[in-house]
Amino acid sequence: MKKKDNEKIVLKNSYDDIVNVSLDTISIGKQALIFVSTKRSAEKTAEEIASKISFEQINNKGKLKVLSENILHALNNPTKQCERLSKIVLKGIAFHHSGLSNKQKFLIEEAFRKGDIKIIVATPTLAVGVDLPSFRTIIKDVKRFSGFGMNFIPVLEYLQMAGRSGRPSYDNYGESIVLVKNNREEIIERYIYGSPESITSKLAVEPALRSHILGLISTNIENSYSGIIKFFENTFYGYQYGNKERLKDIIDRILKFLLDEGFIIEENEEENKKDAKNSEKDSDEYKNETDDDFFITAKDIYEDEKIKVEKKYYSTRIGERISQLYLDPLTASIIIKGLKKLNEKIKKGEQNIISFINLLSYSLELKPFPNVKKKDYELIEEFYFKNQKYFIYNEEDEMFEYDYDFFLKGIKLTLIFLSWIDEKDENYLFETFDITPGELQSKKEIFDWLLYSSYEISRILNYNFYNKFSKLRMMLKYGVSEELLSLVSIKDIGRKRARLLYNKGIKNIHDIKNADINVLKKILGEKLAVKIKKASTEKKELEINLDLEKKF
DNA sequence: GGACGGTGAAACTTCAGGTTGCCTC
DNA sequence: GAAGTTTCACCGTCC
Repeated sequence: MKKKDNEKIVLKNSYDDIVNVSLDTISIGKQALIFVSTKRSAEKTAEEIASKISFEQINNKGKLKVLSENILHALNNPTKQCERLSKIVLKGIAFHHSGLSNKQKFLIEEAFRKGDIKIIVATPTLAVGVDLPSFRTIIKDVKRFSGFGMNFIPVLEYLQMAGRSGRPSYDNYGESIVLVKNNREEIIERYIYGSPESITSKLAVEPALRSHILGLISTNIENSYSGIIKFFENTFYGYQYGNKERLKDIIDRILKFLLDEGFIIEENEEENKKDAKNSEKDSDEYKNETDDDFFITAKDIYEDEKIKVEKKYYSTRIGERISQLYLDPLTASIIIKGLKKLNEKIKKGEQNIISFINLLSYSLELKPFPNVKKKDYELIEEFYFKNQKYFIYNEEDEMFEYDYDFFLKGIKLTLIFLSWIDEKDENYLFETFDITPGELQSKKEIFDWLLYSSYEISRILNYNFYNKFSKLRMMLKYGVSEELLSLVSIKDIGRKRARLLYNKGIKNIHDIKNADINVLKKILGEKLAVKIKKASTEKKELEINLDLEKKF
């Protein structure tokens, strides 16, 4: 490429420049990554580029057709998003963002690596760490919405994106192109000549510090107060914080929180317990002590006083488990309070499956929460008012005092999970709640972890309903209601086949065992029927005690 | 005259991402 | 703040 040509591309000021640069990149036999600021824009831009490429000009049609098919059928039922992506992939163009399923993301990255896909239009998903044969990075937006209007993206992020191109394993050099409408000089100054922002320690975020302090204590790496302080003083966080007193204040606050919640205990308490046990023995020993010995003991007491100032901490059983589960202690504390509420509801007979889901729907681990859009209001509020008594959290809760939107977001999540285990079609979920396959997948994974954590916490706290959480996990995993759990435990039976069988009166493993093979063949087809019959006889009993008889 | 379709301006809506965290058959 | 989508008024065409 001659320098002149490059400048011509960079200086053009119309939206079509994206298309122009992309086509130019393809024509010189190279590949490009285009970064935009929103998912919607990624899809639209990719389609725009693809529309200017004729399928006839493409020489690897065969490979792209296969790829396109794979992308279309990456999910059980292709969504509109799948259709859009599979269509443009035929032209060697793709979009890439968090809304795609993992499989689709993987397929696209692989195809780009092999050179079949020429252009990927991405949100910052691809900005960090990937090693792809991209010759050009084209940045369409240097500003991004951040709650308070549009802000410039950090220089660090610009550098990360630019750094995706000209990877040593593929090229000798790469090009980074920023498309600007105005403020050209300002952008050059900021990103080309500007220096990157300084790096800040991630430990400075309190959830992280909370987890790490509990972790240090529960693994007995540091138990003494001074040891904990010293540990953090020696981290990059401590170095950056500088102000030791302030660091101490924060650690004090967190220790107090962990103590108040019963996740750790102070040594004094521990010692007192030991003292109580040993008191009898000790008093016997005292009888034989000489005056001298007594004097030494007094000195010891003085030493003890010193140790008391140097407090020591130990984790409780629940604290240790929380740390092992990698739960933010604050989340754990919220879960514990929620469990208490749930227990009261159960006593009053005001619980159902909604209560169990709602209990966890506000966990910060689920961030970012799905947006509640205008059209959602009616559906969400109706659902809430209809089932109000089953909710663990209601609108008067102080948690929502200044944030009604947060309240609605949690209900929306509750409703999404409920619909999923109510066997609603995936496409129904995507369209009704405006979520993407990728988002649903990641929310399900996190929720599964939270359910397991709740199972563990409620078991330790002796709540007799703890098994319900593992049951709910299975329901969430397969997207089925309670009645299908026995059936889906057999390999090759998912939510759809289970429902087919159930509706024909075959309701569990035993029914399959006893069923006439011809009946099964009619429902599932010949091969599958044989396979499943065999699996049902080999399967002992449902291993996990799911309380299948007891309903929520 | 009314139905229909095309066009463009105005109004409205919405906005990135993910490291690992647990257990088990 | 701005891109993308939806809505709506307006106009021309056709039957």
